[in-house]
Amino acid sequence: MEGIPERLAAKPSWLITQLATHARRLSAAGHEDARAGAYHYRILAALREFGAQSQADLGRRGNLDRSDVVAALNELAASGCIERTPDPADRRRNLVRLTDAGVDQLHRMDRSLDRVQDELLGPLSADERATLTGLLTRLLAHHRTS
Amino acid sequence: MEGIPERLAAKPSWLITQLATHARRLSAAGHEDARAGAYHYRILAALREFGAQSQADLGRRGNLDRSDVVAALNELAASGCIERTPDPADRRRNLVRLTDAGVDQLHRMDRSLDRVQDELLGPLSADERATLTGLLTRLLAHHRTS
DNA sequence: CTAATCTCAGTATCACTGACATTG
DNA sequence: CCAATGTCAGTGGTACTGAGATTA
Repeated sequence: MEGIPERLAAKPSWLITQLATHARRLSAAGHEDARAGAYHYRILAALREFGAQSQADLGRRGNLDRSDVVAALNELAASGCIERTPDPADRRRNLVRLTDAGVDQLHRMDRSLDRVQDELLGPLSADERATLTGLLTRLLAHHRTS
Repeated sequence: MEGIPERLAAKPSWLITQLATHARRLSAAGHEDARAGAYHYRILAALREFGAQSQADLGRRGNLDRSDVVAALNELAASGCIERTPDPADRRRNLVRLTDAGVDQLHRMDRSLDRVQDELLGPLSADERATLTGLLTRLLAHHRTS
């Protein structure tokens, strides 16, 4: 009796959303840590690569809504991963800075997520993984600019 | 200043979850109808292809939790898309049947979702779309059985 | 005056958990 | 007794909206 309805199986949007669910489950199983959701990782990654910056920039780079940035930063600050200081050059902004604890946390999540990629891509060869990543990257770029 | 952090861009799990968000946005823009979420479509599709069946079967085929099946069926029944009757052969079960209105609703959503696929896969050629669908299908099959 | 930033409160969808009563 | 089914109440993560206050 195992059978996915054809209408679903034939729709890439369905395949993608289902796989996204599996990806999130694997990621969640990876950390088991509160304050270690996807929002937190995106913020830590943007801070690591682009240095101290405003919350608005963090949102743009990690594709997060401003209000979600606020909540995630509150939690990251509570666990000592980041520090917020008013930007003297533009007093509307907070300058968000990564602490040493934040770098550690980022590296822990990175290792965990590397294992997730391997489980997620399970049966695919290295070539197929590259092909898939390339196609997905093109699609995402298309939707981010349009 | 437009740049996605490399750590994110290199992770297929990130690409997939981001694309899933775009897919859901396109789908939501497509129908504008309450009682027309993804859960409803999955249920209608399973009913159309496998005929009248129990709620548990609907959940297995559409990959839905039983409790979510209950809620979605309540809404589908309220809009006249399905009918629930006790199964005389097994009185634990409800036999769920698609109505004419349900068939209409399924076709409406189908047309809308076909357009969504086209927007979602935007820049890809027909060959590339087939490649992508094939890879995603293999991945999903792997995770559904493991 | 307009626009950007930060914050807060609230909403919606999807996915899941735990419990319970009924029936096989 | 055990397993499956349907129902209900509740949680959590992700994404978004609308509003307000401050500052450029």
